[in-house]
Amino acid sequence: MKVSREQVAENRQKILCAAGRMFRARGFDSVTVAEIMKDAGLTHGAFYGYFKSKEDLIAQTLAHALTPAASDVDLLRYAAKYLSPDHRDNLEGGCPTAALCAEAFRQGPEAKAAMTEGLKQQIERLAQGAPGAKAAEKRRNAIGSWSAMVGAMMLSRLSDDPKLSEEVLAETRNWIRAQDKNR
Amino acid sequence: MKVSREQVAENRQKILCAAGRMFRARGFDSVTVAEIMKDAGLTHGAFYGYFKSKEDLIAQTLAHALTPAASDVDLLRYAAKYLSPDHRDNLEGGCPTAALCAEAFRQGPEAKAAMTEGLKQQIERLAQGAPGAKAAEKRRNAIGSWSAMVGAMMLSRLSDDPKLSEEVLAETRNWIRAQDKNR
DNA sequence: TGTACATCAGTGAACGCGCGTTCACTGATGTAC
DNA sequence: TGTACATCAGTGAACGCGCGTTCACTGATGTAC
Repeated sequence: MKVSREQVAENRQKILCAAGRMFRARGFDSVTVAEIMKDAGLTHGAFYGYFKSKEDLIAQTLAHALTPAASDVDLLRYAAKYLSPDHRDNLEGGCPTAALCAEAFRQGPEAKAAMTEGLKQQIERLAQGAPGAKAAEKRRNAIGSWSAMVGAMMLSRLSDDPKLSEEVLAETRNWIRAQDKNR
Repeated sequence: MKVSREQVAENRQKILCAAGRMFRARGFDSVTVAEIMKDAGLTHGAFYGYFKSKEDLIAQTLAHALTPAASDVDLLRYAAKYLSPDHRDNLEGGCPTAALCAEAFRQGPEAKAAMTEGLKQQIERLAQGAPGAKAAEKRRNAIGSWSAMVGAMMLSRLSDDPKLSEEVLAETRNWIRAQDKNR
């Protein structure tokens, strides 16, 4: 049965949000179109009214999930929150880059384009609140810190040893802070 | 037809190497058991004489690929080589952690255990050649630098903009070097 | 050392399941009068 | 404003393909005498 235009827009958001959560938690391949649609409150047949293919959904989900929320953040405060055990354990609500980048760079060109755009925005955003006298220095700090944050999050997640996992988070936090102090 | 014991041992290595290369290049899910066996010069039926399942192969391939080659490396020299465009473009021969960690942490417990063991060894190895007066400082530098290296490699790979990709590599290299100088 | 036989690595056809995708149909929406 | 009809979002059965896994069979290996 046909539904109202507002309902259609709402359903689209629901699908993108469900896909965002499930992809982050379980990766692109192991989540099925039918599961996503069920989570969004629809049946799988309706999917192709919204998206051209699963690949299309992946690209659009990435673009949707990577649109930044708040702006002007302090880099060190951001890093402290990012590199927390809470964030590590919150796969489905956490950073899409850390959850999906290894799979994303093997996806189609649209998905890569969305990731690239997200990366650009994130670097610019972090550079605003980064330490450093000149703009180039701020940008370098943003890039280095962001690499360390994403890397540390992934390493801490793959460790089955909780102590090592915490150590990676804590020492990377300290390391980024030390970098800052020395300037 | 039966083959000799040496042939069996050799075939096993061939399968593990082929799997290592193909998994790094294309991820776990999109590589099929049949493809790996073909690359190793066998047919898919022989697979289950060597491994219990595809999941088993994944865990053993990770353990195989993560056994470190050389020891006592200088951290800065290592970082310079690691963060090069050559390494970025050499997915199938490059670092297994950067290529597979996002997928690995969603795999079974054996795969995670192999990754954790590899991470421990890598941190200890890098700590030996890391700057710092005390052991704790060396270890912190190893962890922070390794996080930054892995993160930067993944970010540079997902960028479809070559300039941004090079910038991430170069600036993370500079950032790690700056961290060193300030001690 | 040579022969006879048991073992077992490898082959390739076949199975079964799950997933992406399609499609004929339904019935609520929204437009035209 | 009310009614009649065209539109089209959603449903659920069905399709087809690919992949992991199994299995009966083959024939070289390696052991026992």
